Amino acid sequence: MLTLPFDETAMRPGTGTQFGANFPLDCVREIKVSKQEPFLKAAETVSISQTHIKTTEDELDSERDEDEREELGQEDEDVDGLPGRRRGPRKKKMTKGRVDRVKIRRQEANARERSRMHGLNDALDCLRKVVPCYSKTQKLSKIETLRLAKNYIWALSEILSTGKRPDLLAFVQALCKGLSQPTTNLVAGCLQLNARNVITDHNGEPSFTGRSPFDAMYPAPYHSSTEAVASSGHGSSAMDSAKPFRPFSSYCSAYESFYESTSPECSSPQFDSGALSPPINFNGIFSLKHEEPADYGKSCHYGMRYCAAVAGRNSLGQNSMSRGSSDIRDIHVPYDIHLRSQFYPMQEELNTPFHN
DNA sequence: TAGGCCATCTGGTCCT
DNA sequence: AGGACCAGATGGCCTA
Repeated sequence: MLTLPFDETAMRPGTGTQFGANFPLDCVREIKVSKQEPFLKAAETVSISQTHIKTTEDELDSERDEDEREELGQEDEDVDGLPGRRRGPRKKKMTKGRVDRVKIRRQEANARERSRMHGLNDALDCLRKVVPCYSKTQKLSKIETLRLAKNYIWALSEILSTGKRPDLLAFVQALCKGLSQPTTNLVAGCLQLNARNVITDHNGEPSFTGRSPFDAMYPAPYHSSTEAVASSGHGSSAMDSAKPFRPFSSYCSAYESFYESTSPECSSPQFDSGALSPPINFNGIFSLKHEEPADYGKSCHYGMRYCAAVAGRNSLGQNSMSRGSSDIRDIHVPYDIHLRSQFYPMQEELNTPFHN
């Protein structure tokens, strides 16, 4: 086994430290350039030692040839004692030059592997930022990020395919499906849901263990709707026991403003007014972002498109998701709308209560 | 202290 | 031949 006894510290940008401390992780594209830094440094080291080795190699070339000639001579004699006959691939003797070259190639491969894994992690970071629960301080693990992303995609697909207003608890349960309990708690906490209501059972399936927070979540107008009652499966008589659930004021209003908007032309003008902030932003329905990447629009344009789609949906103003017009094929989705500049201030304001 | 998570190294395999 | 990708091994860090 080969080890890296020489100059290894220079080759390890992140040994014992978190990767990426020296360059932004805002988006994959930028990272694609900037993340090369440590790799380049490493590569520099490699290339420096490589140039050194190059000369050494040049010097060693003649030596190598001599070695190989030597090997040939040796091996030719070794095979069955019959000079000139060989079986199978010729095994080259590990001369000093070859050992050095192998070491260099191993170092380069290690650097490439690090860079590759960094790219993977950066992509994962991007993913963390577009799934519903994002916290810089409490990062989701890789596996949980992937699971949550899968659940999120599934949940959004359900919303799109059914065209119905999602029951929040069901939505959160869908998000938490298969997640670990800590992550479930985190997601529930982020959404200000009582985590006990989205406890997953031993199979990782979210199980309903308590009263739906629906009653506590939705204000009076919606609270009495049959849909709410039907979807929650519980009457409003339990309001008194809703103490464990936080009031949901900001989230609820945001949720309501999105689903209950009745303004027929409430797309961007509504946002311009600043009176209402869109509850769904480029980051997803329940975005909890702490910060936004400098050029999020570039790296995460899919989310932006989703946002635009939502704006388009909202612009219909009749709340097709909750009012029975479930044929979303009829909805014109202005994919090219860019409301980003209008979103941010209010979006941040909206998300403030969810920051953790 | 055990367990989870992570970064890194490493050798193997596949592809160009 | 060399790079990308993958999975196993290992050690460090953190938390319950």
